[in-house]
Amino acid sequence: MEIPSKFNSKLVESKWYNYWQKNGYFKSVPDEREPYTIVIPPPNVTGILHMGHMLNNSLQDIIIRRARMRGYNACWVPGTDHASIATEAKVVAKLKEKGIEKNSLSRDSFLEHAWEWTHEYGGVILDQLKKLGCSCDWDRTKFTLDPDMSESVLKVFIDLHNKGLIYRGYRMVNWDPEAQTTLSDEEVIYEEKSGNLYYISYEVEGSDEKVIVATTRPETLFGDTAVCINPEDERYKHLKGKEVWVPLTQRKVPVILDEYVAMDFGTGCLKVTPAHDINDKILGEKHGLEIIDIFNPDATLNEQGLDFEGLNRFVARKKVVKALDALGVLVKIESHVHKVGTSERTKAVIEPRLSDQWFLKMEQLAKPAIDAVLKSDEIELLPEKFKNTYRYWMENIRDWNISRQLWWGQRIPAFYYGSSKNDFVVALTSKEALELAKIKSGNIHLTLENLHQDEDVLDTWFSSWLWPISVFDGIRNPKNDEINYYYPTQDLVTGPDILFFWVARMIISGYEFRDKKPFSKVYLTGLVRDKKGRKMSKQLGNSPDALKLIETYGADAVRVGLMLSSAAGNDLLFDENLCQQGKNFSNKIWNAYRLIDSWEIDTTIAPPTEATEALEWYANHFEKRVLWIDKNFDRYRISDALMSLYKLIWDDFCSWLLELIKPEYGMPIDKITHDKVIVLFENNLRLLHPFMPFLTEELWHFISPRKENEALIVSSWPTSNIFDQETIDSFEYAKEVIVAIRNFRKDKNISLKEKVTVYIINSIVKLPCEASIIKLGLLEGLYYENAPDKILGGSFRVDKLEFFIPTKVTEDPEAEKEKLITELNYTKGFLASVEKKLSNKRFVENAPEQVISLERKKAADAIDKINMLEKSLGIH
RNA sequence: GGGCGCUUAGCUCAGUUGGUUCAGAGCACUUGGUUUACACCCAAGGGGUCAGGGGUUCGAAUCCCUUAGCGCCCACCA
Repeated sequence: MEIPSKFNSKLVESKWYNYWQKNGYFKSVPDEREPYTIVIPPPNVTGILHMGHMLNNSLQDIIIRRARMRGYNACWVPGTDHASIATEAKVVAKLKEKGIEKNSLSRDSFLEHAWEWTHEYGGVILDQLKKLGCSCDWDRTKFTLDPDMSESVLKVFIDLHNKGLIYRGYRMVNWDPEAQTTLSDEEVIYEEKSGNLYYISYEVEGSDEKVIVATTRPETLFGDTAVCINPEDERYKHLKGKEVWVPLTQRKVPVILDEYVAMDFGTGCLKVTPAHDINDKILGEKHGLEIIDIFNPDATLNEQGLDFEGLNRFVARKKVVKALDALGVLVKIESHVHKVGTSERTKAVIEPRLSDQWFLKMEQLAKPAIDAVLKSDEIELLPEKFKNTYRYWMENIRDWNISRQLWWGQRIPAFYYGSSKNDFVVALTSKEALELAKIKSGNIHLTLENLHQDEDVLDTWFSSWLWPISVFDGIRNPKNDEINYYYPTQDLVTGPDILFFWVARMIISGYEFRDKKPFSKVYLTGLVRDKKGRKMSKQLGNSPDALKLIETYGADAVRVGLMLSSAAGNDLLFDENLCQQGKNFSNKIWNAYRLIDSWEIDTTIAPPTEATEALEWYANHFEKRVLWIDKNFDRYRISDALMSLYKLIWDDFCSWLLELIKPEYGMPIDKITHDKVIVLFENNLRLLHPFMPFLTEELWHFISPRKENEALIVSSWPTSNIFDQETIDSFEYAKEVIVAIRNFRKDKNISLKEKVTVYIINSIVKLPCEASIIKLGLLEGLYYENAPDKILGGSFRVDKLEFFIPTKVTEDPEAEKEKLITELNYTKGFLASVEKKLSNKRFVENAPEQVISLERKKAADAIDKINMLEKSLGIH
């Protein structure tokens, strides 16, 4: 088959992807081989592919493809996440566009809409991953709301509840007024915002005195139930036991004393609003204060806000300030920068709010997960610096608020049967719940109608923390063959932003429900930023369209582009030029094969010496590089592995090997050389396949027709790793000589069409790889003798040898002499410093033998070189 | 406020327990090159007081202290 002159990525990509799928190469079933398992970090079901996914999934694909080639039973499990807040928000927004309010729908009909949306857009992202080349076992695709997955989640909830680890509590939680749900602490992002600090005076009951409080949230004064001062504060001590009037209201509140108040902040006088601030809540409990909730769920003021009822909190703030000013109690306004909690998903400002929520006790659960990462090293975090972050969070872990006031998700399996909020039972189905309720209540006449299931759903992460287990059905059927075979998995590749949300919790659940780690290594990628180092965002419009990149450059090129600069844990400054570099590399490999393919084979001729030299060198050099590449893979230094391969193919294979075996134009190649270079080229493709699956598979089949099971994707990773260092060194020296000759040519302006003669002066040592030097140096002849007297030319040195090339353009003898003297002086200085080191007793006593002998060799070499230089200068 | 990390060539980054010329790579750049695989190319080259200062050591990009700048994580000062 004639190979096209250009690599057409579009045609090739779909062709081979279909071929791999058709032949079931991505598929994994348990067998006698060792498993190598990766579970995908499930992307949001309604999400679309962005650069972060590309990076992440390219890495996973590279790892899993290499594992497959190394003979493991490679299994990469794909899937999507229902992402309750994000998806529900999208569905709500879409319904709103159609003029439908969520509140007007029943729970069931809302969920119908949500499922419709999911089916329409769900899985788009998985198809996009296919375009990238991801070799997931698609038959295993999971969705966190699949019935079996949900059942696993509920079972776990029930189990933890029965263990006494789940409790219901009236707590101050993070309320997202936009999504109208609570958030876990991890979902709150603190942003620095500039606001105001308002100074408001409160009248003291029964006196003319006024106290001034400072607050950032004047609108919450309707919820004030005390004013607090520090007991040590001389300014206010006399107010002990007094009361003050809250402006705009007809209420008096007590003055309380507590060390909590900082005397040096604001006025040293604090208004206490227990319903809307966590610290005030604590103060309130301590001092037995009343709690006045002034907000509706959407953070508008309720009837407690009096005239301001119905206004949202920010509008109310402005109006309250105005009213205070009108009353003459607004003393001053200072600008003030402080941190404000915002919702990770909706960006809304979080409102601390008291409500009934479900919590999971974490302290005990976290223990094995702490040990696994910090003590036993059963689980490795890469890069290691994340260990510290992990430790800090895990050792200060707080109870996890797992309930969300949403509909899209697993509904909490708690069923209420009585009027008290503690009259509930936890069960998988309402039928089971009824039986339990009868027992717990002692009322055998209870019916299903008397039961009411909790309205809340579980936090999405409460389902994804089971992912590595539940995708193999390890919760419902803990002894099934799949979970026993595939679990624990090998690697997890994800971003550090979900280290706590997801990674830590998976480790916790792994030990709790399987008594085993979920994975051995966690590769934490960096964030993909633009080339100016900014985060990619829709607002900035600096996020390239992932699919368009693939179309423009080809999937292989984009993968290479991403990998070239993505060390673990470091942010990646993405520049489209990297994809161009990847494409150039594709082009280079493509043309390398086109060259080999263009040669006519002649079985009657013998291989030329230089071809034999070059092939032997490359074969050895290759094996050495494989060792290095494997080492980098083992350390998860994927970009280093790729760079090493890039140079191996571009420089070593193309620029040296191919140039040396290339027959003269129009001439045929001998069969031995041809066959050998094909084998070497195939080995290159094996190494390259995980990085550039499409291009390599395409070339693999051009080389020769392959039978089934002979596709590159299921071929083997090179493993011989045997090489002869001397062969490599000899050729490396020859390369230096060739470079020196090329330099000489350029220096003297000698055209490449003009062959030159080389004399090796005063030497009896034979050059290694002579034929190669003659070919690439474009030599007419190579003589181990001094040039004939009086012939014009120039000289140069490589290591200890001196070379002479006759040329009409001669160097000024004085300049030549000058050069030699400079070099001589430098070498003498070098020798002196080495000798100084060697004569230092402490050095000789303390340094390892290896280092000392090296220094001795340096000295000896320097002496040789000095001798040579002095000879040339005629000193001896 | 607490903790962690970073600062090496114009850019992005390697540099593995201090010791192979260790001061590197890729890109970019400069110079020369095209009837002969690839200009998405070939050949060659120039770039750095390893952030500043101090210390330990026979020896420091590497270890310690310190200053400056940057980044990340955590935390309830209104």
